[in-house]
Amino acid sequence: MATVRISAAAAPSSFSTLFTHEKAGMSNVDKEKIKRIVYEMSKDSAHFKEQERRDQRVTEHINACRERHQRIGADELKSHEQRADRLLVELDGHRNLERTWACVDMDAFFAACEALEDPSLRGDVVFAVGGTSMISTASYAARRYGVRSAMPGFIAQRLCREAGVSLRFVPVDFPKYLKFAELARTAFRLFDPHFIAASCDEAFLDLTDYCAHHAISGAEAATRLRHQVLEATRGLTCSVGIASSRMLAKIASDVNKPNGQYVVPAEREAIVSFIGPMPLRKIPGIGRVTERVLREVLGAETCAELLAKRAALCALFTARVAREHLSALLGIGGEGPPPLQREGEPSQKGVSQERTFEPTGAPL
DNA sequence: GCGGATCAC
DNA sequence: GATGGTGATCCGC
Repeated sequence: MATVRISAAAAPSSFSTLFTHEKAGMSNVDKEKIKRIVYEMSKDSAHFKEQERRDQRVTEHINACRERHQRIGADELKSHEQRADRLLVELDGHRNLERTWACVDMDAFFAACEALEDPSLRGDVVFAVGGTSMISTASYAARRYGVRSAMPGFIAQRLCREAGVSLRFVPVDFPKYLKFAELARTAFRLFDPHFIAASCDEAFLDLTDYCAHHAISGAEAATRLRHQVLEATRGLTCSVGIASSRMLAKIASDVNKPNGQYVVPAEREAIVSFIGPMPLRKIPGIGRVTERVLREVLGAETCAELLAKRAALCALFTARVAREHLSALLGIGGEGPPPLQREGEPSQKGVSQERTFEPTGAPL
């Protein structure tokens, strides 16, 4: 058999795209087995080879960054550090802890909608919304076997069969999801009539006025909100993050997913210790590529680690990007009114288009 | 401006 | 047998 040409350096990054991330609740043996099956079924495909080419280009970019990084002199680094520190002081000085934001994220949205309308899908049924070529959303039961959003269905099918279970496919039915999204939104309006619909299954609510008016905490509001969503949709659960900024609320909404909530107290210390240990990928604007750059050039995996490398960060990125990242590392971003149109107001461009997939990351 | 890359969903 | 679709933004040219 012909050997597959994968350099030692390229393999791990390719693997990172192969749905092998975040599998809480699975043993290492399971994870390894899933990784192996996905790899074996993928490695000869055109898609995989294209992915490899992309990874290779990123690797070259990283090597260029590394060279630049190594050429930075001590005095140059020092001046970048001073610039970073001035910026950090300025950003921290403008920290705004006044608003209470919620990020609401529906749990396994498409799958949950299907289960709600089809009793035979309820309980611990291993199924996926989508088909044998592509999966949109996996039921939580299916996720236990490694099935993920944006995974080819035939691979998902194999993963389940290897575990001795069969995977049921349910076709995508967008009108159905829009109907439930609208029901959930009737609940959102009770808390913030101007809520921001980020997508079909995700929204930001400014709970400040609601909390003040009812004299309740953000945590209590989140509990009520989850209850109202459950009621309005007659059965859909969501996860809620509460914080003083939309960025933090979004990250927090993932902490106790599914059907949970998490509050980041509106205090500087609490925010900094919340964000510090977060993997950089959690920061909006840091995607697959930037994550690799930061890890492979600066050796930073978490927010706190990148903060320690702030000088190099400023040296390698444009001022605008560096500022954005530094801001995020302090837990700052999305405190004020959003730049986008809010629900209920006339919008010049239609609100965000439909999406085919849910985010892929939700752990069990 | 335009095209390519990146990101989000 | 088979591996998404679209818009937005930024950057370098």
